[in-house]
Amino acid sequence: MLTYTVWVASSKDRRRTGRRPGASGTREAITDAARHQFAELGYDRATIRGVATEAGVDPALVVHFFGSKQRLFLSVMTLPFEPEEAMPRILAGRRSEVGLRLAQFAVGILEEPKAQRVVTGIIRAATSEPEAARMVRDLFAERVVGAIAEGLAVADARLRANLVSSQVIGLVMARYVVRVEPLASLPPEALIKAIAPTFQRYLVGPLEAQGAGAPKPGAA
Amino acid sequence: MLTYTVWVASSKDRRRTGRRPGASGTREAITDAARHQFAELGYDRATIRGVATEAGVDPALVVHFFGSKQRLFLSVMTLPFEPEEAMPRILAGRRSEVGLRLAQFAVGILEEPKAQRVVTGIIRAATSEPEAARMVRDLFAERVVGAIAEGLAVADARLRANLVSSQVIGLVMARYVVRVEPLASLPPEALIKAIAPTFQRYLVGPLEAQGAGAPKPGAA
DNA sequence: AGCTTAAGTCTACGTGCGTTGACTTCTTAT
DNA sequence: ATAAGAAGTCAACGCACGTAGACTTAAGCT
Repeated sequence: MLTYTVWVASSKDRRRTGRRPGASGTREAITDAARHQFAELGYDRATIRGVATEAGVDPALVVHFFGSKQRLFLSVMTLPFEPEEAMPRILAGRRSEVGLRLAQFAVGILEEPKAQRVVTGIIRAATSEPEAARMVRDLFAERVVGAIAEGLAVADARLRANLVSSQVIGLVMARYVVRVEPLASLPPEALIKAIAPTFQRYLVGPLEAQGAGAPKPGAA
Repeated sequence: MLTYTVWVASSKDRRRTGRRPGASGTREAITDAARHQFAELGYDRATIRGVATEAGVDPALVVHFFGSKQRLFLSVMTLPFEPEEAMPRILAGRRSEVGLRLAQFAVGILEEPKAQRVVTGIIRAATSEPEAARMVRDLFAERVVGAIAEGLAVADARLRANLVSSQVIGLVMARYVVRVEPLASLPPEALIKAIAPTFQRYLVGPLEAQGAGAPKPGAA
């Protein structure tokens, strides 16, 4: 028979220090709290003390587990997908719908709360912590660029990846950071339809055309 | 005859305190330094002390002039254009080229160093200082939305303004904050051509079409 | 049972920051 | 000539933060 020991803080309880009985799940609590704080407050304003409070824990424990604030950030902000695995899947298939598939993938990922916090946290942190900016640069410039170059056999793969990145970053900023309405509350399906053609042209459409985004038949 | 007194700091000079002789131009130096620091470092990491150092001035003088860090930010980050004046000019004219005109305007503004710092500073600050986020929300959601609704007589004016905003914000982030290549070094003309069709569709194109960004003839 | 290790708290150090108040020097208007 | 005010510096306060170290309690292995 398994027994669960529940830790209840009490003012009468003299033992406040030391290990808590049973499986505490504290590490996960810290992880969740950190993701929440980083996503909501940005890197600088999120504090170890704040994370500890939200997790119901002493600040020193956060350091004990993760070493430092920067290491905490890196440990907690791991992408919920692998670009090297996801991109080829998206780029394969009918070329005329690659933008739609990418839009579905991106918006879909961002609907998942944990993933949303990770992506928002990383992009937000990129504005203050250079290490995070490097992550974004690496992610959007290097990791997806290879996939695009290989998967689409298109010229200007780097630039195309940059353009897609800029729209994704802007979307996250507008929808989850600045929270501008009605975009912030737009249902996923509507959002997908709104941005899919943009991705489509950035990925496989003409980049120098002055026209109104109407590529030659068969080009997109 | 006008005489210019040049202040040269010297270790032999005993008078280090008090007003400096002549017109010092100190206030402008502080303004420039503040814009530079806010744009380069973001709101939180830009410090009054750092601004003062770059301006060659005591930190207390910055406070003396501007009152507080937040007031300094607001005083210094004034838009280099009036949306209420600029947007109608952009939206008027041939409807099929409204996206191009907007792209030319936006990219053109951002080529000017001072304007670039202001816009970058505001967007960057929006990720940490709620007051700055409010500025962005106001600017992109309210001020341009009226112009679009009136100037284009189109449905979903708010959403269209949001979408344009998201691409502008993402562009600034990718090009000036994260600095991802080759986008960061892309010549203005190429950038304009790359994003004009996106603006075009966001402004007057169909938003629900699943197609590849090829609107019905005459619609865009 | 006993020993090692992991989980957890407490206290406190040092740093950098925004901001304040007292003081000094120069400009300007009377 | 002089007084008022603007421009400018200096020193310091108080606060919040990241982090370190000593200590305590529970878990796990032999």
